[in-house]
Amino acid sequence: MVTILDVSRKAGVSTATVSRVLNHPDMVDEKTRDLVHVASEQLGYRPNRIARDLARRSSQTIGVVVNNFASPYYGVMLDGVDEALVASGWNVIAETSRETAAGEFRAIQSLMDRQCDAIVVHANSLDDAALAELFRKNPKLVLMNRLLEPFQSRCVYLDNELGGRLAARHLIASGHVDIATIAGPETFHEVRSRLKGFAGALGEAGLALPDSRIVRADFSLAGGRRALADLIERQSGVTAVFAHNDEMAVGAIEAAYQMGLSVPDDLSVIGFDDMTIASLSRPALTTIGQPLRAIGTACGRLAHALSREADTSEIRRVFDAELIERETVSEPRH
Amino acid sequence: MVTILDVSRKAGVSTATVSRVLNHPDMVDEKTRDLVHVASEQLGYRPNRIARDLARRSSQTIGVVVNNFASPYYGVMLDGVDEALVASGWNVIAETSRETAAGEFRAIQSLMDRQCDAIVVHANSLDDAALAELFRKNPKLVLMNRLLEPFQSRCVYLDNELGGRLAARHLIASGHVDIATIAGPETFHEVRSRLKGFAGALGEAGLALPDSRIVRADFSLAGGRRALADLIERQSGVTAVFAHNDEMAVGAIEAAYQMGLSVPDDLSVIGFDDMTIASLSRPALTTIGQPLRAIGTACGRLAHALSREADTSEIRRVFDAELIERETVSEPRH
DNA sequence: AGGACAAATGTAAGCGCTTTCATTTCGATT
DNA sequence: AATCGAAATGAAAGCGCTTACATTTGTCCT
Repeated sequence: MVTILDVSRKAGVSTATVSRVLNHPDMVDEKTRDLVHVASEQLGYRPNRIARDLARRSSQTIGVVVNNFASPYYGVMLDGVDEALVASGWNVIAETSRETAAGEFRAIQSLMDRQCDAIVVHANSLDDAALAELFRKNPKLVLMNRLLEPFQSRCVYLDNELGGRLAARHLIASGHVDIATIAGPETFHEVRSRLKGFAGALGEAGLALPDSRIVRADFSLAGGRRALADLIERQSGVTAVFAHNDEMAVGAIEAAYQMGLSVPDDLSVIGFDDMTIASLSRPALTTIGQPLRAIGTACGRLAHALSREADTSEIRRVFDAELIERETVSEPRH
Repeated sequence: MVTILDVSRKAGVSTATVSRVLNHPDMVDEKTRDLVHVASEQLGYRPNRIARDLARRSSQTIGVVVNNFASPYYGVMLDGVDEALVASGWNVIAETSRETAAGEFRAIQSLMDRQCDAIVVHANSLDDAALAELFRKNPKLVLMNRLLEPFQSRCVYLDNELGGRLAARHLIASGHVDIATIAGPETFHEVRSRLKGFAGALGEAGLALPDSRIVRADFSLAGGRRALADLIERQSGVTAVFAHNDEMAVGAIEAAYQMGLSVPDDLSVIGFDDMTIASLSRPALTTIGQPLRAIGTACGRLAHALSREADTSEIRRVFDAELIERETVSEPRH
């Protein structure tokens, strides 16, 4: 391995000078600068980043923890973070939590051990208390797509209540009255918010959302299928369903077909997330979109600012959900 | 920051001893071991990984370069690599190339600068010559899902020819004779292999694949749509189409519908990859599956072995494509 | 010519660890 | 009790950089 010492010898200068032409070129005379460039070129010198980071006590990298890499949900946000940082020459390194609280904790620790200058974490297994503890201890943590009240300034998230409200209003505007929802697990804060907004908007329209019209599933296709079957069996008369993600919505549509119901004629369905599946399934799914990439870049920018102790006031924290109309909602038959 | 020195002082031992209890616990007496554990516990000591890596001249991490994070195609492979390494305590750090040759080069360099012990790269912009150059210089490089002849032992890839053959045989077995293909860009080696296998199998059945029945598209949905429209316009009589990925296949199906053709009754379609979209689109797409996760884990294991100069002979390099029958292929009408 | 000041460079300490080598400690053996 | 070898520990060098500080060189005045 060719080191800075080799270059300095070949160029006939001190290592300090070599280091300077790399990091503060304006501090050194043009002639010696050329000398160094030539030498380092000839030797094929590449600075050892580990050594540099140790000496600088900063790594110029942002860590990111996500549940997994396979789901585009995280992938898009990751790409967003990356996009926000690539221009500044900073790097992002990502680690997966494998969807457990222990994993989330471990990943954060590992990223801290690596001396990341800031860390963006998507956590939905760790509870508020544990998360708050971590955020208190480490001021360079950013929470991705989740709100942790006491550390609001370090959270970037979707307005899930708005999302729920939009879904409800669209269904109401289309003339529906008998409305149900396939919600995600109660442990997810997003789920609680979406439900709140949804129920709220129904209430404003004089419509109730009794517990019997809230059915839980696990965000999977199969879960959506089961949920809809349950719902139709128990609650006849339902003409519209709001599912908390697109997969469950598609599952619900499949189940509806199997039960002889046609979508949207007999049953309107609205999803959440606007992942690729929403635009590709047939009929194309009406859904609530969330700007995942933008959320990612905001996290990246926030983390970057935090790590340099720069001003963060200009960075957007709350993003709006948006109704994406496609083909699965229509007026109810009667 | 609490360092190893702090711990050593608190425990009343030397830093060497603290280091030993962390890395070679059996070398130190049980009593002093406890002493150190208690001290490091009380101080909340966390070893600085950067410093450790510098001293060890090894980072115990594998770098991975992929086109982007957003596509599950790469995400699944990444997850595979991660899965292969997590058990051994090694980490993976990933970087994106942003789909350019320059980006691929830059990402590899960056990962090398970070002293990754081995690097797994998915490259489809860099050409064979450039890649060979890199592989010659760096013996710790592994090529993911691509074959580079002179460095076969460091490549893990799908048998794309087999994939093409399977597609052709399935179509032939279903009774088709007028067969066309929507291929990816010629620059992709996968594309060339798939085409080779496809044409070969047709040939064996006495069927030809004239250039007029090969249409190129860019792996996108829209590209698939356009390609099919072209094809039908120019080549009447085609009853079956093999698309080089699922997105183009779905695009083709959409275009077919728009032209009043029904799938599979008027036109059979077979895709490639078996991504989520294949199972979710309606009608569900018949396709050629590739074991992306397994390919990823094989890359991870190979990289790990390479970095330790361990035996790699047991690691699988070539993976078989597999026919996944769903609903878009049937016998031709006549 | 001499001095003051800025610009350019070098010296060396230090970042937080690991590891070699030397030293000490401790049973076991005579 | 003396001796020996193995086990446990410590001292210190070193990993490849950066940077504070000291030194040298060059420029411009008077």
